[in-house]
Amino acid sequence: MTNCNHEEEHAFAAARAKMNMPKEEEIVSLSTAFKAISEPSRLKILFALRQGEMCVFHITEAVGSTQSAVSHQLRILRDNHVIKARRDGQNVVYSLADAHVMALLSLACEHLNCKF
Amino acid sequence: MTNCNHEEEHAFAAARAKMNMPKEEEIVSLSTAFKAISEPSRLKILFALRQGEMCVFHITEAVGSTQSAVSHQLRILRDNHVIKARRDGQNVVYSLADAHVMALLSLACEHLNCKF
DNA sequence: TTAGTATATGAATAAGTGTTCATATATTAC
DNA sequence: GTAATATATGAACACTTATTCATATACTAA
Repeated sequence: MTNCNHEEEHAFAAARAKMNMPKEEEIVSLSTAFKAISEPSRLKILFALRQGEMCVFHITEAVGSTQSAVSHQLRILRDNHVIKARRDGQNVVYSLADAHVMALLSLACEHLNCKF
Repeated sequence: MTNCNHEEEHAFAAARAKMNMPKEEEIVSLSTAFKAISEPSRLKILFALRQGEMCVFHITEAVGSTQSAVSHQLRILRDNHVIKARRDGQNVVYSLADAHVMALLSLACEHLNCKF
């Protein structure tokens, strides 16, 4: 037992929370999705792709990194359905997967009072 | 130079991307904010607090973890302004910082086609 | 086919981070 | 003051992960 001053309300909230808690598997999916966009190197790629689709070479240029590092990060973003790719000749052209992605970034910016 | 099939458009997009790229410091802020909500243990706490404010004891019960682990995670969420705390007697009562937090979770769920 | 360019990837190393354990602080009751 | 309860925190270990380097694959042109 506990000495919580709000035993009643908190215990009810805790019980509801337990009942409505997403399954471990769903929590992990959400976690994985957020982690995919949480890394500075990957955030830069997303902000770059906000300007339109781009091939790896130009993404690398836009974010100021190396081809290998960018390619590794693109893989992670792609695996998590944050971006999509299509091959066009020698190039692979990347773009944001859907509108949710930029909406998420916008919300986060709003929360931080940042202007992007 | 490059052999990109879309040299013109991509080069323009890359140039715009460079111009509009948030500063390193802003990217890091965003990254830190997303990382704060990216961990399964912390996501569970947020889903728990969706049911209403709770003290540490009940949060621990709701997420099924240990007092110490929860306290460490609460610290991270609090430092990142994802949740807020107020002391009430022996207890410290936590709640979501603002509506942005649940909006972010909802958007992410939507992106993943999950029902929470 | 060969040469050249674009992109991807495996392995290794280095940096970051979550949990546990022990302990410290804060508040209340006596 | 002491005891009991609630919460916080520092250190250590285990685990994850981003980058680098070397190399592999894919496509084009000749």
